[in-house]
Amino acid sequence: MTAVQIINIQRLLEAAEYIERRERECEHGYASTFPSIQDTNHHRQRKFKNKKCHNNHNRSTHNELEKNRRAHLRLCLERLKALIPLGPDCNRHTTLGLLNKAKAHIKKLEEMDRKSQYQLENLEREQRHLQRQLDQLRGGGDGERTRADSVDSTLSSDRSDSDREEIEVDVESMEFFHEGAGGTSTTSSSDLDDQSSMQSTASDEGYSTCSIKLAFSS
DNA sequence: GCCAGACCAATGTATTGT
DNA sequence: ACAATACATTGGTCTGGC
Repeated sequence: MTAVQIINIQRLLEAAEYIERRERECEHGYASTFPSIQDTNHHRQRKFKNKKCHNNHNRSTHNELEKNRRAHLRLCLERLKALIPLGPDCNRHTTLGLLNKAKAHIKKLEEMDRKSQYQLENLEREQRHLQRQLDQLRGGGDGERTRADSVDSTLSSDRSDSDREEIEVDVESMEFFHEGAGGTSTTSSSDLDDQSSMQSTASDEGYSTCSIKLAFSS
């Protein structure tokens, strides 16, 4: 079989395919369910006519492009799937479910980030305060009495009100943190829901250990 | 203004869980 | 069997580059 014959057969197949498609379109009325005002129909027909010369080539190209687009979409979904925890039913999931899970996961991460940031700030404050105390103990340096005095003074006169507030906040945050890491929580109900779900996923992914490390290393 | 590429909506078909 | 979902095809539209 020569190359020319092969090309001819291909042409015939393409033509047959084209005719078949046109018939199917007529049968199913593709694109006929659009708002079919006559003006728009004419407009469409005119447009269609203009494009008709490219049509055969265009349609297959268009199909290819659309195929690629969908493949890319699938790839992106696969990548997304790899990034989020899917739980036990990871075999069966829908696109919508996947997107919803991704959304929830992002929110969870944002919330954890916020809490970690809060914790970090408190620990830094605490560190500054302890450093100040240490400096005073070193600077005063003449026996037990002054040390006791300095400790007392840091809590009363030397310390500003904001510092005292800091201590209170620190204590609260430490309680909050321990409870958060341990189990029971004193946070709001919405947080409670979030945390309970967070704990379930945290056990899968080691989020809790991560936050503990962060708190103690800083 | 034309063209290519991307997006979208409508529709049909295949697959899969219940 | 049926419903739900994914996937494919197709025509239309929008938009940025030329």
